[in-house]
Amino acid sequence: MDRRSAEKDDEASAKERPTLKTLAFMTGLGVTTVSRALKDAPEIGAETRRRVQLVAKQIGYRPNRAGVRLRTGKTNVISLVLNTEREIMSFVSDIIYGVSEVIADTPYHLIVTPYSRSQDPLDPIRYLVETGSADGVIISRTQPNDPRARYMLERGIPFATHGRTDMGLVHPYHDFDNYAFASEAVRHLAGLGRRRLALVTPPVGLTYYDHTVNGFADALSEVGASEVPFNTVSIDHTIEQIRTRTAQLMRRDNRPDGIVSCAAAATLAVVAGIEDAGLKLGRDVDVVSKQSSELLHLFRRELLVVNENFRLAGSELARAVLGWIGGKEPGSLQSLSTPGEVLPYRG
Amino acid sequence: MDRRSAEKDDEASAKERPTLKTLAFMTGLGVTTVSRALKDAPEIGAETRRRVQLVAKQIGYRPNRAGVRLRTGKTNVISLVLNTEREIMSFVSDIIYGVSEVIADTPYHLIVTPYSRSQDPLDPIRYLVETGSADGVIISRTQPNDPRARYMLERGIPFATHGRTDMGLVHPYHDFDNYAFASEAVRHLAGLGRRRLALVTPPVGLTYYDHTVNGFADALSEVGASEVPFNTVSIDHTIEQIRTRTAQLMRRDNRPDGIVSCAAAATLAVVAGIEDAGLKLGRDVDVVSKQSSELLHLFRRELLVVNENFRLAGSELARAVLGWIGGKEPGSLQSLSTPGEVLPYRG
DNA sequence: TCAATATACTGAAACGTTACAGATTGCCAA
DNA sequence: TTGGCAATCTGTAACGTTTCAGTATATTGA
Repeated sequence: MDRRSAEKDDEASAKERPTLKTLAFMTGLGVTTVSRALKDAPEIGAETRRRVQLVAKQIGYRPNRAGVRLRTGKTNVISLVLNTEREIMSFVSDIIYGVSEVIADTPYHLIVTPYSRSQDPLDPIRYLVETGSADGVIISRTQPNDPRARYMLERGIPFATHGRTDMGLVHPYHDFDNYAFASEAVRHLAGLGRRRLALVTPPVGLTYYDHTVNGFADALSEVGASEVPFNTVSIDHTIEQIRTRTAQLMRRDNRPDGIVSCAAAATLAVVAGIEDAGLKLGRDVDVVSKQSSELLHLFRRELLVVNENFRLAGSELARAVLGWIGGKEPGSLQSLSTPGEVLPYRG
Repeated sequence: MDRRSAEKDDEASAKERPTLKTLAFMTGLGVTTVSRALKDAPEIGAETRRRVQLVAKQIGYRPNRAGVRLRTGKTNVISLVLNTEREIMSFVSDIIYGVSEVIADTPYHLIVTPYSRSQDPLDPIRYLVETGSADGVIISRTQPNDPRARYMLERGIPFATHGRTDMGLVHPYHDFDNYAFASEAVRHLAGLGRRRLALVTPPVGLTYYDHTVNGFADALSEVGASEVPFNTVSIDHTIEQIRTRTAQLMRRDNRPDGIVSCAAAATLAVVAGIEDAGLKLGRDVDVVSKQSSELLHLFRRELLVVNENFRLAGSELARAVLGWIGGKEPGSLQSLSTPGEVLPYRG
């Protein structure tokens, strides 16, 4: 009846992982037919298609990734590129979970590609592209003129950036509106009667540094407050550095009476510095801080916070890369997250 | 002279990624020879070996992972399996960096395999093993009788657990000595004159819950202090739950005058609860807490802390898995990290 | 009736690698 | 001289998949 004979690899098929060959043997079809039936190719009969898919489901067939990858070049991998020293801690875990959520019901795997302070940030990108290790890449710590984005754009590899660029090139991104955050923070402090404000900036060189500084400056002149320069620190500095320099700042004559901080960990240090200088939060100075986990209010109830959702960022970034891989227009895969209002302590 | 002719794929070799075939063509050798020369096989002449390796380095040859994987089954992948809801935040980022450090100069990639609360923790493991997606696996949230460890042991796939098991089976692990932590914490509190102690436990069911509880209990009887039961919370509970229940606890007549907490985030909530009840840290009650980043002292200077290094854990776990993959004895790949002393606030 | 065409299927080749089973050479002992 | 053997090297097949170029059968148009 069946002209095909049991082949040596399929005899012991009880234990081995099923392949297209196994399916072909079981259905009495050719591997080509099976392959096409599984991906709903048009030239396969409706009944055959159903039959193959049924058998495949029954025996738990899963395509061999190495086979697909070797043949097609498709890796089914998304790479998240992270700086091992400077990334915000909660950012790492939240963004990973955000990405995971989105790729959970796709064939994609998430690989984490780290690079260290000493390396050129372009190194890991070059590696990924040259070795064809991923179908899509997510990068953070985005710069206005970002060589990584330019490089990937040139090679045509889909990617998404956490944060925007400013190169006149269009690519997917997700960003938090830090201009809005900084300006709202200033307005809120002004509403509390604060007039001399300082800013604990994002890392110099990153795009959102510019956004933040601009939002801060614009709102300052809008409300008629003045800036107390505090350029000696950014949220990339160590806790100790931020703490001691904040204390120095707060001991000066023209110390600020309001501070805007761009990261929760930095805010802890800022508050410690304020108190080192013998001042009291909420009385001598108010602080507005971004946070990604809802912990700052436990720290000092006087703190004013704005929440940034990194998990959402992860999801959006994953959606963006997958969209690009899927053929959507890069320009349609950009999203901006609007900060909620400045939240005082509740209950 | 050379009997091999330029083949169609190698003519435009300027742009394409070099393969063994490219190297074979350039050196005038067969692909087999090239393959073996690159991996220092004994039957290759010393000069040939050097020549091949030189050319390979020059043109930046990198073995195609899909090719290797398809042929040998070796994935060069380590998978880190994480619970997307319950993992400690800093744990995720630190352990990833720890693992990264170790695998940086190996051919291994790190893939993150998440699973959610609703899933059977065995699901992701089954997936990894059935699809042969990784050469080694790292799991956390280890239980005394852990089905995942048993499963992988049965299938013979190398893995390492963060935390020990208690099944009479031997496998690589890295663990923090939570017995020592809890007992040291109790002794320290007793040294401060605290007599009625409560414990904010690890998640029930995990091995280190047992270790912690035992260390706590043993030290209690050693120093002659008593336990104030606080079984309504663990560090897996939400911040809000811990906070309100701590407040309830602290309003009772026989409230504790010392608390041991196993995670920094929980400690924030505990302190908030203490203060909700109108009590003062350091006066009415002392708290010893584990922490993985050095931030708790900024929170309240009265807090007593013990540091746990998750980055180290990541490195150790990676070393353990790689060791097992490399043929070392699983029993020789176990490590225990001893807690440092309880640290009071320093300037 | 015959050719043209659509439908449903198929084998062979290729992706890059490694393992197997030789093949060629030179050297030495007999 | 010859047989044996070590030292080097080589071609082929296979891993599991998709694509290319078909083949066989039924259906249609004239």
